[in-house]
Amino acid sequence: MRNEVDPSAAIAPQIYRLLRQAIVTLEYLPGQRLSEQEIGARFGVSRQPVREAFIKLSEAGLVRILPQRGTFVVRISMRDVANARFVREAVEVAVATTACSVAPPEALDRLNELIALQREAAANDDQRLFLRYDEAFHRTLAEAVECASAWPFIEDVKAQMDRVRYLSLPAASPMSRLIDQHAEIVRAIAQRDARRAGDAMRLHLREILNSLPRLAAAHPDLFEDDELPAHAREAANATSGRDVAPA
Amino acid sequence: MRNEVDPSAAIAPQIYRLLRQAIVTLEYLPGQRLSEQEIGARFGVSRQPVREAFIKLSEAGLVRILPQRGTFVVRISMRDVANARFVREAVEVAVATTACSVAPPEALDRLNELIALQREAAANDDQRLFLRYDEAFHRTLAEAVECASAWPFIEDVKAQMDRVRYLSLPAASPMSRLIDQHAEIVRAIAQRDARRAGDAMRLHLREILNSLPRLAAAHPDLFEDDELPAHAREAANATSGRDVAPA
DNA sequence: CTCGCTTAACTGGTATGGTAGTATGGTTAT
DNA sequence: ATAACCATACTACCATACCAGTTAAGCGAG
Repeated sequence: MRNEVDPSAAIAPQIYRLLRQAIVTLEYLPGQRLSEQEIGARFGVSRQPVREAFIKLSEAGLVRILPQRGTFVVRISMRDVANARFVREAVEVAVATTACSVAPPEALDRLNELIALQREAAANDDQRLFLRYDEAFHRTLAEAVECASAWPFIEDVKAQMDRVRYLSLPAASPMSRLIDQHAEIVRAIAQRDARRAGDAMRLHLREILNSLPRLAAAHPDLFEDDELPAHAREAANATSGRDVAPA
Repeated sequence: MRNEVDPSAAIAPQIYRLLRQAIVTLEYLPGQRLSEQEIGARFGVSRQPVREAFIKLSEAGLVRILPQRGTFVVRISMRDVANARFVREAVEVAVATTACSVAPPEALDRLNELIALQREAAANDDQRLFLRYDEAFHRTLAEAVECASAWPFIEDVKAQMDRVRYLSLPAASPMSRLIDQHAEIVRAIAQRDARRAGDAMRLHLREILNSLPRLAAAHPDLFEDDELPAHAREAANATSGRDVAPA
């Protein structure tokens, strides 16, 4: 997070991006206190833009602002992650099924391009790059159904999940598996099979539920002491039989 | 919007609420300029909390901040309204179907209570009160599936649609029809019929598509000069045959 | 040594001042 | 008369100052 800010552009959004990245990549750990003063000094800006960044972070659920006490990185909450996942699944499944009706062929080409780039990143074992292409894939799909203005909402929701993904990087769901799921989604859309496209997206976005409880148990210091809500247990059960590794 | 602010609580969120309400109810018209100075003076607060309110309004898509130029209420965009509606339908249909599995009986009681209150408001022809209970109905349903933390996202998305609803108040979809739809949703959930609950919610949330193009044509000064995205035309077509008034 | 109170050093929230950039209206040159 | 220009009066954004409330440490009494 040593990037300098560009004083010719608006500062507050830059600070927000940098802090969000630092929190999501666990450079800032849960429980850590963030000081407006200190962050401002580090980047050579005043407290005001830092404060505005804090407000956005709190709306994304990454920090908790306690007036007159301090601003703290929140611990990862299985409940919040599951709820974010629920919203994201709802929206992106709708995007995938709608894409079957309205996505132009060029969009499918772009998606296949991104899948090829993902395979390349996987071949080089570059997980960071893979995550970038993964995000681009989902954003491109949203744009394909003319829902570009809906993507910012997904992006806000995603923050909760991204922190878990970075935490699971060393032993994440293998990239090849996720890429195959992407390919299946695009295939279903190309064949205009709405049900299959939705199911494929649903399965894809439920991957995180496989690792979440295990990660929470392995890192009790990083997690809030809460449980999965009922809808997440439902969702996990619905897919648990389908995606076990072959013996 | 003559309410005074409570200086003992945080001011910025109060200003946001007041301005949002004023914009949604068309007290502030599209194109109108909002001045930090003037708003601050009116409520007896400084420019800073007003500025923070402006930022939130711009994230909700209700105003557009042009640096060094001014902040303006945006015209209603059919594209933005339709995209907001798309996201909301996706999330709330998922909420309704999930409710069939996990909603506790008490939640259904509360929903039926709210429906009764809506009927009462309709009997008194109190549209404002009806809209409040309508919002409470949807929020309560979200809480019933332990998605309370997902509601703020729906709320943000809803802002775009709310302005259209207030615009259509004089000749809106009759309240009784909307209430019947609410009742059907609760009945389907009570019978644990997920498909029917989802369909009922979908139909309910597509009501706005019936009036949107007509309103845009009737109020060209309030609307951006754009068109419905493809997914909205799809959605409108899918329901147009089902809900025509009986002959 | 322990408990309770005072006080000083923080915090976030608000107010105010300064700066750079944009629209506008009046003025001047053509 | 018209078009180009410049001064002025805005704007949003950032920096700085101030305030109220919380925390924690230090001191004194028991």
